[in-house]
Amino acid sequence: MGRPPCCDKIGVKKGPWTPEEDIMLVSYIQEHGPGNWRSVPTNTGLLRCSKSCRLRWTNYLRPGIKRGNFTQQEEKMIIHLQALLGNRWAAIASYLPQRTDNDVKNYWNTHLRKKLQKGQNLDGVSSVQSVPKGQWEKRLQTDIRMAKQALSEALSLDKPSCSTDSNESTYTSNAENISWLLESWMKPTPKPVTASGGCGGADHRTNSAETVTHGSFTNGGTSSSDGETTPLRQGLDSFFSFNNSSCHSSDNVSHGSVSVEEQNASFMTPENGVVFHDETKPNSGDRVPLTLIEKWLLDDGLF
DNA sequence: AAAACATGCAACCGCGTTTCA
DNA sequence: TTGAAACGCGGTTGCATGTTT
Repeated sequence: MGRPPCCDKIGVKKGPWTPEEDIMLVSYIQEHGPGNWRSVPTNTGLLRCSKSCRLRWTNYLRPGIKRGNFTQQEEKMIIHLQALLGNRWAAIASYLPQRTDNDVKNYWNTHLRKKLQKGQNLDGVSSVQSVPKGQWEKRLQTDIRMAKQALSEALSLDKPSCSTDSNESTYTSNAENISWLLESWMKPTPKPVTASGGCGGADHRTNSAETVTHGSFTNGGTSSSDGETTPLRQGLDSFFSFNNSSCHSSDNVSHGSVSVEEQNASFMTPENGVVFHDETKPNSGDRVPLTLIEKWLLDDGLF
């Protein structure tokens, strides 16, 4: 019989998301919270399959995502974790707050793998390659054993201690995306997107966080690149940048109206009380306690 | 200036796992 | 307990952009 398609292939739109679609999706999730993706297309009128909606949300629209500009430290983390965990991008990404697995995977494939293939050391800091091979393998085995053990002990207390540097001024993209979307959305008559200029499907990169600047389809003021911010954006930025310093640990405040429980923290915009759930780092079950990794990295002098 | 090639990344696909009736 | 549906993940593709010739 086989697995039926996740959604009706007929009439399902593919390809880059338009700003309008983003807005529809975000506004729906604002109301209902993420989850139950199957019902999203029908309830929103989006001509997308549920998978596509989920992906769009988790990789781009979700609050708390940082895009581009991987720091050296993040690079090293990825390299080490990849050595330890293999291509388990979701697990690796779970150690990099604000990064998605897709992002980590892409970064690995496009940058890090090549670097390592070239035997290029990462800016002189000890990296995987810098450890003599035998020693490294030995160590890897030990670490894997430790990781497995730690795994089996199943970690509930693995609240990530902000391991990434938090000076990220580059925390731009998502807050901007969302804030812009919200801004438009909250207006009685959302500014019609200049589809052709903005995206119109022609250049899907305009959807990407960096370029999104949403200036392309927005009303000037909220452009991300110029550093100018609207009050709303400022609020959201500061709000969404929650975990730059705290790793969203303190956000675990219970927001009564939230129906999606989970361990994830929630967000509420100051303006409208809308609740977002921080799915940034779903608690992956196979997560090694961060302290282990930290210790390891510390051993390597990475910190 | 234009064509060819390389690069980066958003999005899709298929399959494994989890959840739920 | 079981099977179907939903979800999540990793691999891969397609295309826009950047760089080189």
